[in-house]
Amino acid sequence: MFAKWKAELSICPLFAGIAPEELQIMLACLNPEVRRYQKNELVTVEGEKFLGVGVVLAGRAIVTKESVAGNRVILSSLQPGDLFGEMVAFSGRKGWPATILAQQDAAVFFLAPEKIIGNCPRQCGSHRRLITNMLRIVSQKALNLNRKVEHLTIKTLRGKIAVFLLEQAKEAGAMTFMLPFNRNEMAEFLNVARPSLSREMGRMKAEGLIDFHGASVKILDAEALKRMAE
Amino acid sequence: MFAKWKAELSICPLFAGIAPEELQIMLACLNPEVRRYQKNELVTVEGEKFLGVGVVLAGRAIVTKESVAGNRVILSSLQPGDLFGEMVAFSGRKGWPATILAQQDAAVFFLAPEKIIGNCPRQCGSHRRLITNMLRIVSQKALNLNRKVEHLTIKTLRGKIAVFLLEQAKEAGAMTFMLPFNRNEMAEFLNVARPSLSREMGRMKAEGLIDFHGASVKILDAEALKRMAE
DNA sequence: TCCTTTTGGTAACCTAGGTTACCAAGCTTT
DNA sequence: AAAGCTTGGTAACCTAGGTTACCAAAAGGA
Repeated sequence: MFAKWKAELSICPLFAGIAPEELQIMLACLNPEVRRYQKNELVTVEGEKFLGVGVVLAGRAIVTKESVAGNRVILSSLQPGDLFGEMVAFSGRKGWPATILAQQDAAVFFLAPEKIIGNCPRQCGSHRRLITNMLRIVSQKALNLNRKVEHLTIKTLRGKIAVFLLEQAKEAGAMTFMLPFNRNEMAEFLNVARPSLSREMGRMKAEGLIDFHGASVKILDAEALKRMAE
Repeated sequence: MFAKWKAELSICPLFAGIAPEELQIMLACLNPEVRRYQKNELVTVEGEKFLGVGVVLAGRAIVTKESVAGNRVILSSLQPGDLFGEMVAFSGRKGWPATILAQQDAAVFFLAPEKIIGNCPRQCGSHRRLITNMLRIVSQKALNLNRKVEHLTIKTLRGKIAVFLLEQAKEAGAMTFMLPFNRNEMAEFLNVARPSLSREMGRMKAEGLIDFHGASVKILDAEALKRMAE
């Protein structure tokens, strides 16, 4: 039944490390609920009863949320193999945190949380792998959000840039590295205005703190950057 | 062996919903490693090999981290029943994300991730409950961090206040409610300066948008606040 | 009851950084 | 090769909001 979506399922992080044959057997056991949607149909409605972790099998959808201002905001898009609802599945919340809209005819399955955790007749490695995957996915989300909070709480523009560059240097293990973002993306990540980012990086260059050509950056005065990062 | 810490363990969220007798049996099975520390001894060292999810059994400790500036920052404090290391346990990371320092003589146990997930001889409800608890804890952290990111990415001070107050009203189910923070805490949560927060709330009051006396707040013009929250 | 501390509000001052518009260089498409 | 688009940098302008210092009211402790 799920064999037709073999390729899509194999790239879903929830099923990472599970052999295709094993996956088919496990899904037959777990028996997730497949639902189909036509273009522009609602897959989930914010606040309505949560059905389970969702996996997109076919088609495309967008995740939207209503801001407190009453505007609908697009948070992300989903394509085959993508997961959704994983952060709320075990959180104790009962309703969907966002509204998902099919942008093409789509197929999705929903895997109830208690099925992920539950006792299946075969206590196989695959089931344990499913649980481990679930934990890894949510943990990595939490760590990424934690890092984002750390960046966002820095008060000054120069402080944000300094911390970001020092972090990149640490990860690269060198004082010369390639930025993983273009300017627009870097500005968005740091939650600052692109022209302001440009201006400040230019000033830092003029002061001999850094040098850069496009995405290539070299830290010239790490100690000074560290002082700014405080 | 763990009976002496019965009270501490019963308040640990990792063991929520597990009967004390069941817990003792399960711990005998899981066999976490208990370690004792003297005051000022290091419980964990940032970057060093992760041993497992930690639970404080006795004593107190502080969680610290070295900023990119090289300063040691206190992130939080730990007391009996508190959990630590839960976000990295299943994330794939190998090292401790922070340094923990005992502030009193302390006892801690470490529960290896594979033991939480692993096949114990008794596939009991308690073990499944442990896994569910783990998922709930990490999920709730992720959701809290997500909320914090949402607040921090708002650009203007007035926007931050508007969103915060609209959110409080929604949770209270009324346009009059008590703030859950004092001014200092609210300023810290919104990452703004306390006098600025005070000034702006005063202006919003003068403009007839809200009314407040201390922690008691009443929204007078929700539509205007919604426009500001965009 | 009195003293101390905490909390919340205010004002003056100043600059950090957002906004807007524009432009050149580089890249992509026709 | 030329046209169109994206990216990165710049400058002028302006105000939002941080900082500092201070103070009154309220709360807590002796």
